[in-house]
Amino acid sequence: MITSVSEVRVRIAPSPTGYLHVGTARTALFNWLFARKNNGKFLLRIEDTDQERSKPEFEQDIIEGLKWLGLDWDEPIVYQSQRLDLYRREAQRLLEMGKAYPCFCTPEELEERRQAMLAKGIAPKYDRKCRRLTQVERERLIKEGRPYVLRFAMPLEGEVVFHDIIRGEIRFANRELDDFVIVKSDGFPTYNFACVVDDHEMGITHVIRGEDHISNTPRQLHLYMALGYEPPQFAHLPLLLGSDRSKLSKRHGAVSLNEYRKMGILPEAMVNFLALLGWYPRDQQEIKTREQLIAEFELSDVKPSGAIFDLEKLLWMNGHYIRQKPVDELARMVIPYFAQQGWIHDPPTEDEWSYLLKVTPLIQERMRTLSEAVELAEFFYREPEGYDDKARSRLSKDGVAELLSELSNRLEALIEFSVEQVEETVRQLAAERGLKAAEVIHPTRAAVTGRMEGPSLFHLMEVLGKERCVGRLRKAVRILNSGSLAAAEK
RNA sequence: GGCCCCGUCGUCUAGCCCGGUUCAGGACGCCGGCCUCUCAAGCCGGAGGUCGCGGGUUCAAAUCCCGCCGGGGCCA
Repeated sequence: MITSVSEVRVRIAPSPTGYLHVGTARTALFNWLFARKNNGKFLLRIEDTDQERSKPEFEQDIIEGLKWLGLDWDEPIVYQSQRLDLYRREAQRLLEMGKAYPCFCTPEELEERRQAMLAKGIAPKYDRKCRRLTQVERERLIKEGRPYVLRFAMPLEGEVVFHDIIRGEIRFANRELDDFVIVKSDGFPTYNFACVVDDHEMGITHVIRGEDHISNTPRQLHLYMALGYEPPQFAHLPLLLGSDRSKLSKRHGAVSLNEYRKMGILPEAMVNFLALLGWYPRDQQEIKTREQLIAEFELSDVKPSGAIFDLEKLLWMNGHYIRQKPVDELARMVIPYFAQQGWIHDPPTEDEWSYLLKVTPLIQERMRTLSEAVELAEFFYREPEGYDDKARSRLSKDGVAELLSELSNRLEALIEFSVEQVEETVRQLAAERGLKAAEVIHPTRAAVTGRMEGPSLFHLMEVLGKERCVGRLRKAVRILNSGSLAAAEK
């Protein structure tokens, strides 16, 4: 329980060795929610000590992704690569206290002994050879210029116990832990070491991270104790899983947040969806605003079992948020997608914008993502290339050519090409011919849009305008009369 | 292989701590109906879980205890 009077401080600590993963985004979200809920601070630390794999573009992606989600951090970003002195100083302290020691074993030697242990069926751990070196021997080897790493001198007996906010008590026997490396031969700290030093130095009170870090926790706890730091509380979030229940990765589909952004997922939908992966509101109401999420979030209510990332549900939720959008706002969001098709400019001209404002409400309730707008709005911007299967079969019925021809004439004669006038004309024609309105509407839709599903016919025709509607109807008539419908496949 | 975590409808989950009020509730998806010019949206309804398995405790267990199995993670 959080009874401490000190301020809550949490952090997200991604390494810029890849694009922002949705799992990292979820971890960031939970940290952020926890911080906001408790009036604490949410911090960002970039773990860029891996010189080889860290890339500025990944760092950019991470920063932009977090901003996009609205997960704002409260203090300047901390870069591990800029605090090497700090790690060196703390490592030196451990060395002087005898809680760390230099190890001169070469990778080859280590590998050889590991194989030997494996062959004997023993769990392969460092055999602590260099821990038994005398001070004199160590100094001699260092003076010889032999490369070495620094290892933590793990207690040989006893156990570490910690209380995980989500899982309760977790314990590890010290004998299972080995003398792990804290400083590599190039002088860079290892993950576990830098993480502990930083979390302490940054005043982190709660470490909220993925379940895959549980086995790092006992090592880190030993570091806290050895360095004389007060350990934070831990909460290990359930992993995000793919459909086969293994850790979510590229082979399961899109995993970087950016892919979802490009797809046209709204940040509020992503936040809402991610919040529900492992946590559930007490009132069982799933659609929540950011403010509600903050108010209702409870770390201790997080479920410990892994959660499959269900794209279908995300799409549903995104559709929900899209439908909530004011039309002009949605229209604005769709601009880049249409511009990419070459349909409009970005920013759009005045005419393009007013047309877009008429198109948008007609596709709004059918969209699940912004990118789907392209498919849904295509016939508003381009003459249908042909007709899909259903449309062709509807057009091929007897009398359709004559019917559409007559309709096109009557529509052409309209002074005011409005929803009401068009509807009136269509129904009138149907009535005169003793047809049901649908029998005129369906082929008309096929001729005008090339398909059988879409927005209300009369509304869509008004937006399209007289000229285009009449033109498309007559084109269909020509195709039907020339008997080339079969070739007009989409 | 060692250690650790997890196990309620296909999926996200409520309920489990404080055993009975639950012939296990909600959401996504699926199926059907209504609406309707189609699709969608919306509304209404339905199918779907022997609560991983086995034993025990108890008048009573998804809920407590023990064992097992399965899945996953980390280290290798």
